[in-house]
Amino acid sequence: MNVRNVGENIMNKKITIIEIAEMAEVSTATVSRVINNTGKVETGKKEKILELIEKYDYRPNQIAKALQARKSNTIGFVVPHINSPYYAGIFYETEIAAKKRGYTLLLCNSEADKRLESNILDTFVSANVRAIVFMGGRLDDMSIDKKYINEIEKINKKIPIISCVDIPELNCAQVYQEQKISADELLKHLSKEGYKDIALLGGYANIRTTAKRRKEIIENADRYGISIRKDIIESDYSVEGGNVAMQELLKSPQLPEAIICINDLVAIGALSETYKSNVKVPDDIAISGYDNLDISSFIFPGITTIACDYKAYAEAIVDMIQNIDNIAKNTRRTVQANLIVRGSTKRNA
Amino acid sequence: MNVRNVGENIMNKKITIIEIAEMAEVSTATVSRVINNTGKVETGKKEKILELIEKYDYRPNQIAKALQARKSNTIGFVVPHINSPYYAGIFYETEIAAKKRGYTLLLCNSEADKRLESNILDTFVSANVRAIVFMGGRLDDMSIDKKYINEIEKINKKIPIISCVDIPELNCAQVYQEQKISADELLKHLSKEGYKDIALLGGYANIRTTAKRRKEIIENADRYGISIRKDIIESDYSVEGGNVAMQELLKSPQLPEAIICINDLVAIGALSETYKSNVKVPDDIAISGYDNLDISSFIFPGITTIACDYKAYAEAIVDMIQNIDNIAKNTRRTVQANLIVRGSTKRNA
DNA sequence: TTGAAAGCGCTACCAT
DNA sequence: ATGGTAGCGCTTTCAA
Repeated sequence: MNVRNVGENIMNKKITIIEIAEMAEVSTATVSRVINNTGKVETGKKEKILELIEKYDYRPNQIAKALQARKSNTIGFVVPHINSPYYAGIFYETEIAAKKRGYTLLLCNSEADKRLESNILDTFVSANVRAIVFMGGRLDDMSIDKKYINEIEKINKKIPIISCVDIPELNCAQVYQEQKISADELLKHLSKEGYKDIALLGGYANIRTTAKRRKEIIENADRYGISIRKDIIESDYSVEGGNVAMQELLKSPQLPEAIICINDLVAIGALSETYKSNVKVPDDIAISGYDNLDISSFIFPGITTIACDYKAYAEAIVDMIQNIDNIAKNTRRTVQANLIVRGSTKRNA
Repeated sequence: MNVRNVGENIMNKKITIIEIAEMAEVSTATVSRVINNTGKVETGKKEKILELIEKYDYRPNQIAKALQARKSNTIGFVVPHINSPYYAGIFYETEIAAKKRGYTLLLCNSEADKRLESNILDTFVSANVRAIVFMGGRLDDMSIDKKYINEIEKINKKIPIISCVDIPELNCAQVYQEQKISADELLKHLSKEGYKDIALLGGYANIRTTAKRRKEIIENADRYGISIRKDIIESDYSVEGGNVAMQELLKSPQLPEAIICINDLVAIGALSETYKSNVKVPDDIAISGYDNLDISSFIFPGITTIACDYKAYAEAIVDMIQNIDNIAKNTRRTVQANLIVRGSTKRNA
């Protein structure tokens, strides 16, 4: 039994501009003019139209509008997993910033799956989105080949793509975080606190973002009298990854004085292991992360982290979309990251 | 300088069904038939059309399709904050389940703001979404009035709304978690472990979901010889909320034997405070939460929790949308929650 | 200041 | 099996 279709009257049906026009005894053109504030309309008619719109709760059909305008106000957003707090943080701020400028966001999880990712891009092309924002996934993999680059660039010819990974060989708009200055800040801080023997923990070398973070740390450690251990215990980017990697590290004959984890989740996972093993943070070992998740400041001890400026990141993305038609195709924009020191690396906290 | 528009050729332009038809020397109707597999088409023509589609990377314009079909494959999803892991978890699974059935999801953060929330609903109505899934926000507030109910029900006449909060007086489809059985499980477990003096921590009484959780605990405690403290220290639903509430609780002349936190984030916040104060979990005090966030099983000790079955929840939502035209308007569906015991409440862990 | 009508890309109906 | 065409709801000329 179709309950929904029983007893519908005009109030329940979606009303169109035609009906408003008929009731106001004007043309649809006139109604369109008052809706969009384009062109003059006699006050009396205008009022009547506005009244009708109010009375019947009329909303212009954005689909029809998008069809005729040949462009929509929808932005496609791809992340591997929205339940990963870093991506959720970026998306959250982006949605808020975009909403202010009249955009609505489609969100898809690529699940780091190649085929899925392609399907999503197809979907976004079909949906005629205004732009596609692309985080993680294949993009973040060092091993992407010319074929993949071509696939992306081909789409980019039809629909602007914003990559949130720094890929020099990819010709599309890119927004990503600066790593050099913040790495310096972290090294300087750790050095000042007396941590000189440091290990890196978590992440995979073939992930661009990871490689970049590691590179900046390794290349600049010398200047602060810090030595970075050659062996990096790798792991995925989750708390569990941090657990596993830290269990491994704790087997070392000689613990490092500090560990720089690839992100806050891994840092939290590592921290948890120290509790199990009765290792004291930061006295026995200091721990730092990246991203500055909410939780990082509220657990004990707080996690020192290279913070992502989520708001600035989101603004940069939306701004780029806003101006996409007036900028060079390969425009790059970086967002500043900055160090936040907390108990996990402060001996006299 | 508009770089994007320089040197475009036919490969870069979005191609339409008309062009495919012309090149294949058939009518658009025929092309449409092969695209949608509706009606017979001569094999030769079919192949030629398919070739052309491949060659020019043609994708049907979903906007035009949606306009003519008078319905889209888009679902609107409203949450207060997608960077809250519980909502992110539900959304994540819903997007995956929905994608399998050809839906794409629009996601908006209501930021628990009344005006914003209304705007979002307007946006979704304008966007002609197939259904609107609604979590938290005003919906979850006890104090919603008849006016609000009317607003929602009015929209529900045009577009199916799925409420993820149990609201008896609201006439729309609803999907929410069962609380009774899982409360029983938790009480039974705590009782068996010897925790009889228990306090509730976090949340606000005027939030429906919170009130329901508390009610099921309070009403069933007796049966397990458990006494629930009358005073509930309230807080928001974050780790920080857990910090603040726990600091307050730790001032009590006599600590309870266990605390049931309103969610895992609050539980984690509470746990962190115990580290600061050198209170042992679970020996001095046991801690449990709700939701079963990923992190809850990987910190130390693991957090005992009443787990949300995210996948089942998502399936229920998408299933409801799929069948929305064939079910009664006020259809309710519940998702089973179940207890997961971890170190935070297990004395001999 | 206003309206008639073309057209956005697609599907579905009606002919053939 | 195939094509012509109306029409989805809207905006935007072009005339008046």
